[in-house]
Formats: sequence, structure tokens, C-alpha cells
Amino acid sequence: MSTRPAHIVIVEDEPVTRGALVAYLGSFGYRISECDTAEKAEKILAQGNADLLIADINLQGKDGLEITREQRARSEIGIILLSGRTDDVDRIVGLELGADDYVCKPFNRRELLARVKNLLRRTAAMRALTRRVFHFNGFTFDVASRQVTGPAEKPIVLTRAEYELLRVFVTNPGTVMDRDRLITAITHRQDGTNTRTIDVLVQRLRAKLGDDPKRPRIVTTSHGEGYVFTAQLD
Amino acid sequence: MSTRPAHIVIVEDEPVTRGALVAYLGSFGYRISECDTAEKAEKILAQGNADLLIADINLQGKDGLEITREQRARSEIGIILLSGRTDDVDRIVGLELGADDYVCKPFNRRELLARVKNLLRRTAAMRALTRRVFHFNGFTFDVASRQVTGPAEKPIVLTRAEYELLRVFVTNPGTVMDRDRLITAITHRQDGTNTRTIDVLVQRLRAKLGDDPKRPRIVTTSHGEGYVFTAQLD
DNA sequence: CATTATTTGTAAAAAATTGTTAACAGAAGG
DNA sequence: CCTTCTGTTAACAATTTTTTACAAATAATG
Repeated sequence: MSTRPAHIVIVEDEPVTRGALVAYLGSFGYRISECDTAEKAEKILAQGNADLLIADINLQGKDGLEITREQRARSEIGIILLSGRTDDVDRIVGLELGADDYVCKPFNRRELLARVKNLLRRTAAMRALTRRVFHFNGFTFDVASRQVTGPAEKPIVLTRAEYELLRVFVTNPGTVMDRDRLITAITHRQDGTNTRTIDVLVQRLRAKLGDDPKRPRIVTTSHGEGYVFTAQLD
Repeated sequence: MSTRPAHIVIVEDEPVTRGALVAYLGSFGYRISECDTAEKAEKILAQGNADLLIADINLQGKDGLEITREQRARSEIGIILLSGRTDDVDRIVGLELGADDYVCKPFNRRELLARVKNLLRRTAAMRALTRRVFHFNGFTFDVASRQVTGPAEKPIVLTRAEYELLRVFVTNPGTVMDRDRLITAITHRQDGTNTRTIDVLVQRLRAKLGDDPKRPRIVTTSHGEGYVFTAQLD
């Protein structure tokens, strides 16, 4: 659990509203970046260290909806849209584009704060899962380069199928996955392949990770259901 | 990525609204459980496999706000509150208790669906990452890693069914649970399983926890009703 | 209190699922 | 070409779950 204050980006071209937002949220210890256009916001967001975006839906030039669409395509940042109108269509479009919330002006400050808090709680977990390098039980797994190193920097070579298997496990920790799902994740054809292939691959993966099948700590068997990744990601 | 449909619990005592919700969300492939009181909802939620709760804020007896407070204390399930009134105070209280969203009736179905989708995306990541550890009678039970250690750090290996059983017990302390309920929480089968299976599993779980059936301290028999978890959680 | 019926504890067998090894075809790479 | 490695299947051993049977305990009845 990181203790650093969450970073909130506020895009609002109306100075009074923006100032009020910055002052209020800032007083609760959040790190705030403010700007008045989508372009400036995107520069800040591009740094990749923002946790939450609060954007007015009506901006000069590129508006809040466009920012939402673009951000959602590339990141899992929390998004709250602000609007002056109580327009059903705008609201639905915003939400369907992936905005997490939609607040109409004039809004209650306390309400906005509550929504910010709740959303930050959710995104904190999400950020952890969308990273590309995972650490667990002394192992390091770099998804992009497909490299695994064990305790004591020991490099571990995985085959293609073993890599795919570990990737599925690591990106779905704590979720029991049946063999069919694992099969389709490893080989793209659905039919024909014997599900027992998974058992053999799990066994080999366990062997390379030093996981005892009798008492597994990383890949656990869920009898009658499938397998689960049970190591703690940190 | 996710294959299993999300499980949504709907608590609403107005039959028309509830029916509409169930039909609409159900048509998008979600698994829906519906009920009309907080008590019934809690029974369903206690199984621990729900992803999202949609609750009317005005219910007979225990209302949506109380459910929110109780659920948020023990789980990270997504919560959307429904209300007939556009009352700022209610809304803020609900959000500050940890509800993720607050929708006023009459609501737009598409809007609700969008909010449901967005919230499920967030909770999916969260569920996997939150780590719950229970302590009782010198035992430590880590739900995520499925690991149990007894007094003196002694590791105890549970099978899948024993683990599921202990998980249900520990998340419902002091509640008598009948065999049918325990069966549905444990088995992966579709068809009816003999309820006596539970007795055998309880016996084996007791044995591994060193609990004397004649004088049980952890899993107590409730003659004619079922079993109760009676150890003190600390 | 004794008797009866019901429910639970226990052990052991049966059924289902998984672990493990080995073998083999095809791909990859010299 | 050959060699090595990978994915797959099959066979058998080991484990887990479920059923079955019966003894023990509990509740109900007169």
C-alpha cells in the first residue's frame, strides 16, 4: 500500500469553478494539477503518474468526451466528468465511453469528494494489475520481454506455452480458471486440444518456479474447477 | 478477458422496478440474484461470490444505507444505490459510506448499464488484490493464498472443498448454515449432491483444525439445522 | 424414564479428478 | 540432413470428492 498522495488532474476552463475545485480537493492533501484545455491536460496525463481526471465536458476545442475516449483507450485512470447541463444524452455517452462518474453543476463539494475517494480506492487496485512487470515470491516476471528471474537473480527460461500460462495466471490472480479457459489463452484454437495438456504444462511451470504440487504457493489446484494463482503480488 | 459472467445482486421491494432491472441486466448476460429485503440480500452476499450490489435505499426494515455500511466493512463489492428521491443528504451519506454510485429513480436503463459496466471493470481488479486474513484460536487463515497455519506456525494443508468450507464459515461467523447452503458454496457440480457430503467434510476439517467433535470450539453442530462457526475471530 | 425416530459421527469403498512419467509427432535451428 | 526442443496425448499412480453403511448421539413421544 503506497502512502503517497493521489494525483488528480482537473481540466476546467471556467476559472471560478476550477479554483474552487483545486482549493477544496487540495485541502484534503491530494496533489492537484490544473489546466484549462484538453491539450494541456493530455501533456500532464502523458507523464503517466496521474490517478484521477476531473474534466469539464464543455471545453473549447477538444472536449471532455474526447479526452475520455482517448484516455480510456490507453489507460485505466479514473475519470469524472463535470457538466453544466443535466442532459441525459451527454451523461450516457460519457459513461458509455468509460467515464466512471458524471457530476452536474452546481455540484455539492462533499459529494464530489466522496466520489473522488471511492473512485481512487478502486483505481489503486486496478493500477497494480495493469502493470507489465510482476513481482511475487521473489520472482520477477516481465511480460513484455517474457523474462523471468527467480530468487538470487537466477534466470528462468520459459517455453512459449509456459509463458502464456504464467501471463494468464498473473493477470488474473485469485481467480479460478478452468482448463478450457487456459487452453484458449495458450493456443488459439478451441476444439481438439485435450484439456489434460494444461495439467502437464502446470506441472512443468511449477517445477520451474520451484512450487511443490503437494503444497503449492504459486499455482494452486482447485479440484474439479481448474487452477488459481495464489502468490501475493507485490 | 473475463469469461465468467458477473454476479449482480438486486435488492428492491418494488416488484415492477425489480422485474425491469432483472430483465434488462439479465438480457446482457449477467447472472442476477433478486430479493426484496436486506436480510435476504445478506444471505446471498454471504456466499462471497457476488460482484455487484444494486440496492434500493428505501427498504422495509434494514435499508440500503445499512447494507452499504455493513458490506463495505467486510468486502470490496461494488455498490450502486437506487433512490426515489433526489435528496442531497441521502446521496452524500450513501457515497460517504462507500457506495460507488447513487442513481435516482426514474433512471435511464442505458445509464445504469453503463455505470454497472464501468464499476464491474474496477471491482474485478480490486477483488483479486485485496487480501483478507483471519485469526482464530491460534490459527491464521489467508483467504487469497488459501494458506492455513495452526498454532506454532504449523502449516495446515486444506483440500479445495475444505478450504471453501472454512471460507464460508469464517466469513459468516455465528451464523447457522444449513447443509444445502454449504453444499452450494462448496460443490462445483450442477446436479444435486448428497447433503451428507457436508458432514464428512466438516469431520475432516475438524480433524485438521484439531477440533473435538464431542466438544467443538471452532465448527459447532446445530442439531437439525446445520453447522456454525463459533471460534472467536480476532 | 424408556422407547422410538431422527440426526450426526465415522470409517471405508466408490467415483471422479489430478500428478507424473513416458512416448511421439512436428517445429525450430543448426 | 540431423539434433534438440516443444506441445500433445496416453497410461497409470495418487489424491480428492462423494457415496454408502452403520454406530453413536440427540430429540421427541408416551
